Amino acid sequence: MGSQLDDRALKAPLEAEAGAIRQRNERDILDAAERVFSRHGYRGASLKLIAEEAGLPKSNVLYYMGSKKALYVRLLEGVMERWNMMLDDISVDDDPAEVLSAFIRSKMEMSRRHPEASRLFAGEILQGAPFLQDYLRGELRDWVESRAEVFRKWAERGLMDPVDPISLIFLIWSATQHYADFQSQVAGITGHDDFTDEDMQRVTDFLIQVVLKGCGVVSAPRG
Amino acid sequence: MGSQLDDRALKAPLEAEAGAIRQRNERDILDAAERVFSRHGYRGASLKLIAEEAGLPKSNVLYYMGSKKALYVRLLEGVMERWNMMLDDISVDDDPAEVLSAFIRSKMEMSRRHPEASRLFAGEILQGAPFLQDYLRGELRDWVESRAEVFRKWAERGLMDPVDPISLIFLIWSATQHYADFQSQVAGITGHDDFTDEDMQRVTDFLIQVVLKGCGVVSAPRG
DNA sequence: GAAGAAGCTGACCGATTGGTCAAGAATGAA
DNA sequence: TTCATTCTTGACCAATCGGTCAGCTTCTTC
Repeated sequence: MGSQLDDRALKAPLEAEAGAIRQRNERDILDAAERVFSRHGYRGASLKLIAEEAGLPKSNVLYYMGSKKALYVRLLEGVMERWNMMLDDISVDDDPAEVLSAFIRSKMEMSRRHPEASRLFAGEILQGAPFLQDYLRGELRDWVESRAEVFRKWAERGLMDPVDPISLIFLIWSATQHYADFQSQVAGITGHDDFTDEDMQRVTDFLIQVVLKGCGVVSAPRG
Repeated sequence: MGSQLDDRALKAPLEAEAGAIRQRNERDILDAAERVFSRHGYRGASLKLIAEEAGLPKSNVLYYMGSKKALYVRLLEGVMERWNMMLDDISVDDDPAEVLSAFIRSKMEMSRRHPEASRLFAGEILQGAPFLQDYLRGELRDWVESRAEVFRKWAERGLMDPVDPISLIFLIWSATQHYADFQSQVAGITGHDDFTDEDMQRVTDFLIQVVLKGCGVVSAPRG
């Protein structure tokens, strides 16, 4: 298994904008594939199952996606695109409490609304990130480092404790994604098979409170 | 795929204590299987690979373990046994700061020393816990609930903030297991391919500080 | 409506999967 | 030494895997 995300060799026939039929079928396939891959992992997922889930013959899936690997990579690319849209334009002059609260809220909403995408990503990382290694060591690393720099400056200005910013980011990632990736564990232990929006809101408030207070963030957010 | 952990139908020929040969070979197979299953997931792992990793022919693996499923279940059982030995005898009269610190330290050490076991468990949960559902809704749920009761009483006595205890347990679980389950992500972003003991100690101290302060735990631990 | 492009799919392929089995080799208690 | 138990393993099996392909139908465009 290669370790690159840009395997242009295997590709669907068309590149850019395509006909309505193609657009609809590709959407159906990608939706089905996200569910199946997130539930069974890369090797555990079979094209037959994806095809059945999408309501199409297996050959049709391969017609549009080229190969299993290409389908998986395309899914990952889609997930990563929408991964870190938030927190993209923060600056030293922003309010730490507001920014951190919004970050936690945004990640929790992600876990709530796109648990399959989160689990797809988690499965890829769990297996050693065979396809995402370059992304982790490049793009994502830079993203984290630049945010960490802002956190450090906030600490210098006395707006929060001088905690290690990268550990803080990992803490927020893990605590929020937990509710998507370990959904079955959370459901089993709480007994709430249907983790409601109110449940999620309670957890969000808890995390915001503990993280802000735990890092000594001073001012309170507006809301 | 069934959802029970007690499938006594498939079983290795012998039950209890066994000869030296059997003991050594089973150990080799279980060690190899833990590595392979944690790296590739249940369906992604093949008996051929496990056998090669153990240095035995495939037939021999099946002779000792009966089937792939039985081998996997036996591994999971072993992991769960050693899962929550800690925090087992806490009482309302213990010092919250000490107990929570020890809990975090213990879980971080688990991530450090048995990352494959952690990833094996994570993979099982990620895929909906097909084999562990009963365990989650039974044993583990009771364990969590009884610990939560102690946390609540600490809050009543004013020793910590009245935070939701179950959310707190999830927070500690996720934050600590992150360094085993998402090891490849942590390595990619920090650049430390070899996350040293000192790195781990720094993170442990960070988590203890943030969690204790964030939950308003009053007294400080001895150490 | 002609013609080329795009969409569709059943039949088929070699490789790999988990699992069986029979026959022989090593072991250990009497 | 005997002999039953345990251990070992290559050959083999049906099922499933991802992927190819030829030939068909349906669309689009002029």
